[in-house]
Amino acid sequence: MIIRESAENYLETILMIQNRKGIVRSIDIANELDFSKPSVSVAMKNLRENGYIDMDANGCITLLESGREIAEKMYERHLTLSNWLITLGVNEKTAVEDACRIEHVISSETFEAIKKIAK
Amino acid sequence: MIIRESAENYLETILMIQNRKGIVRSIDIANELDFSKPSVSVAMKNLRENGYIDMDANGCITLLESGREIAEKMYERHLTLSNWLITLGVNEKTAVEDACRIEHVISSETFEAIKKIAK
DNA sequence: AATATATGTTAGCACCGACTAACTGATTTG
DNA sequence: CAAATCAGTTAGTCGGTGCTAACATATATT
Repeated sequence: MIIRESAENYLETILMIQNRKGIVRSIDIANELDFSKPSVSVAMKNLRENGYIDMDANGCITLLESGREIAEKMYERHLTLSNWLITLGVNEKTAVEDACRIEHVISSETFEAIKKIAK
Repeated sequence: MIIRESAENYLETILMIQNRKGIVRSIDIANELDFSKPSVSVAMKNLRENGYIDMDANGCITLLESGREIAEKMYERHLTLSNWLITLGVNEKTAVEDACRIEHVISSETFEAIKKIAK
């Protein structure tokens, strides 16, 4: 399974919800992303079958090593990019939305360069 | 027809080829983007039917007003972003590739903010 | 003139990633 | 306890955007 933007976003969202409320279920992800339950269910099935997440009998989701790596990478990008855009004067809501898209399409090289000037 | 990333990219490519060699045909776009002829043919049909481009009997493509606006917007973003990334030390090839993706996903507000610091 | 090459088109396909409809099973509530 | 609600799943659909196969034409080559 090749991790695409969509999967990166799901993994990042799992991490964010976990940080915020500890427990993550599919329904939380659906609410957070404003997606339907089946969309999330199918996405979780793929992530599960490919070893990125684990789901216990109650539907509680945890990140496995490979999933956590991607989630943390995206989360760091998200925070760095959105904070940086805010310091440039971009409206917070817009900054977050744009960071959410940029984070999935840039190379490591570009991210590191932005991270450096963002400090 | 809602203009999506794909259409933005085709329009921008038409402008770039026009600047470079004057005349633009579908085959030039296919070569430039490394897409198949049918993919470009269908995309041009959509752009034509929605008033973004014109095609004469010889297959020569010109941008109509609405198409030109989008093309120029994307082209400006492309130049600004790629040059800026290069000044940050990003390898030229990577900078161009990343600019190519970022340009389609950011808001005007974010672009203007980056443009300002890029100077 | 016959063939080859270049360009464009149509038709049909595949994948991604969302969606709704409809179902199951567990838990809560009146 | 019966009914409602909540969470998850499966099956099937749809739009976007690329692809190949096959064909139509026009132009160039031999």
